[in-house]
Amino acid sequence: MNVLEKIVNSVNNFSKSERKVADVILANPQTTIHSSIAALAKMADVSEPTVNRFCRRLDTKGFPDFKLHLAQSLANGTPYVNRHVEEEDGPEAYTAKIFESTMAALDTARQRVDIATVNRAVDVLTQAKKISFFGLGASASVAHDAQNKFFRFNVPVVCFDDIVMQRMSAINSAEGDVVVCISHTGRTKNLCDIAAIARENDATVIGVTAYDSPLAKECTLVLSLDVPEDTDMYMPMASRVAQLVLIDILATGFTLRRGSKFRENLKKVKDSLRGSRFDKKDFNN
Amino acid sequence: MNVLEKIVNSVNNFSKSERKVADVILANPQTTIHSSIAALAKMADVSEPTVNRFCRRLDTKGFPDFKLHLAQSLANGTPYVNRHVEEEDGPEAYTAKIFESTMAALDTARQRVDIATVNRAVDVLTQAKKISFFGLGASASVAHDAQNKFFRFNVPVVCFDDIVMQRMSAINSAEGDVVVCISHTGRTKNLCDIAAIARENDATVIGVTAYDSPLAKECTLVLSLDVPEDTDMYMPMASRVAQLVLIDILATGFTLRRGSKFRENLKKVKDSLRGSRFDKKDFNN
DNA sequence: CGCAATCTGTAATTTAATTACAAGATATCC
DNA sequence: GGATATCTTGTAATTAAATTACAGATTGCG
Repeated sequence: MNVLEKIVNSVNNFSKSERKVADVILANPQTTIHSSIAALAKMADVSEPTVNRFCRRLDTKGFPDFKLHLAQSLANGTPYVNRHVEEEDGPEAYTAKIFESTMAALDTARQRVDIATVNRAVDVLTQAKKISFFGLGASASVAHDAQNKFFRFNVPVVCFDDIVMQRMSAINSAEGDVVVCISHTGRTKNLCDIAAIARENDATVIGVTAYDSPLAKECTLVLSLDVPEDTDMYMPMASRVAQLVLIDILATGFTLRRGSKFRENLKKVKDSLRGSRFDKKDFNN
Repeated sequence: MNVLEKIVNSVNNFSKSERKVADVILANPQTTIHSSIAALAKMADVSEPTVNRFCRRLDTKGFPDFKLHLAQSLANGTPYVNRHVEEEDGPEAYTAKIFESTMAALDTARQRVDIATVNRAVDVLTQAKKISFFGLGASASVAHDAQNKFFRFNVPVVCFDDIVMQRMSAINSAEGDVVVCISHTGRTKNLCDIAAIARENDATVIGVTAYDSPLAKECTLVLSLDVPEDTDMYMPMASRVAQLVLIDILATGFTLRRGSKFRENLKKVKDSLRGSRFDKKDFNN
């Protein structure tokens, strides 16, 4: 846990003097990291050993170590404490908060994603006869995105956001086919059905979903992200971004696995778009 | 600039001993921040003052200050140096790199996005009679996502990824309608046409696209992100994530503007999903 | 009210970092 | 090619910072 959060959370366990220290640090954290223990003690109007004890209480080795932790908490991109959007936030505030909480979510996702499973998923995908991406609601756009990416690999890939089409597609799947089911909660009934049907028909089912969810139970392979979602907003945000990045990772793993020769294909696809675009040079002139 | 990048960039300006220090730090930066100057000097096989001089050359006040900067560079979310995916990268490496470069892109986007324009876009959206989201290719999934978000607001919202439908929709637009055109490059001809048509029909056109692009010229309001895209991969990655976050921001601004009463609606929409899902409690038992 | 436990500050000690200076290496110019 | 100038590097001394040990003060509880 972030040192700053830690300070806020354990404010009740502090003694009177320690709280003085906490207040000063929270008020100007940026200044703190460039202060000596003497300067900070003076600011908080306490003695130097008190500051030292304060640092130790926060499970740091001492004042210099504490400053290190604090510096990391304050580093760019790292969300400070309480980055939830508040009613009274102006555009500046909520823009910063959303960017920061999204970045924080990605960082969490990075730490939690199981590399071995990612690797196996790439394995499976590279050997697939056909790849299907299924998602509903917010996850549908992730599925679309995945299709857009894998489509470039010259592999048969489909994507449906319609349960009837998904069902028909799942029933028609066969051994060697890979079905990727995307759902943040993993509790969407229809999608669980799809996964079950696909597996009954010998397809490999990869779930981009919460570990230990009903959907996860139906999958051959589960890619869990476990991003804490700010449910206050009633809209999936961070989770879906994390899913997209995961898709990016799978796609990247795919291209790397296929080797350099294969990457020529990507260039071809990219070049094919040229006709539909304004030329960069033409426009600049 | 990040201290780590700085070290890498100025590696040529270092003397022999300083380079030894640089190598040791780059090899185990995490260890460095918990070492004393003596320990680091020993690891690099140089004297303590050399380490100190090294720190000063990097525009830090001294060794402790340098460690602070290093700690911040290493803090979560901050991309390290050279985060491009390489041919020989294993799953561990490319997973980390993609997460990190995405986070870096978001950080750049956060710094570059113009808050005033965001605010005006929110203004326009809250007053819209109808909102349309148009995107092609990779941006189509962003448009879908936007539809999914704004749909919850009980506002007429459409989304087309088909140029014919987009065209028809644009022609039918009228004053008070808002058209959001999404394109990373802003050079997709068809989408420029759509923007032009919509404006001719008095719709307000918001462009989520590159500043100074042909598409931007056709828009009433341009939300530029200017995320540096790693074009080596021939696939849009970071840019699209940034676009999504921007949509999140617009949606958030929208709900905040509409006030707390309005937010009840969101809860309703969310609750309506319950029937289609496995209950959390049921499953846990 | 008094004892015990906890908190807090002073002063001494230890540790770490920096400075000053001298020796060595390298480059440059005649 | 050698001598001087400049830059680099290390040793030792100095200074600054942080930590420890201890004693006084405060608070809580019987």
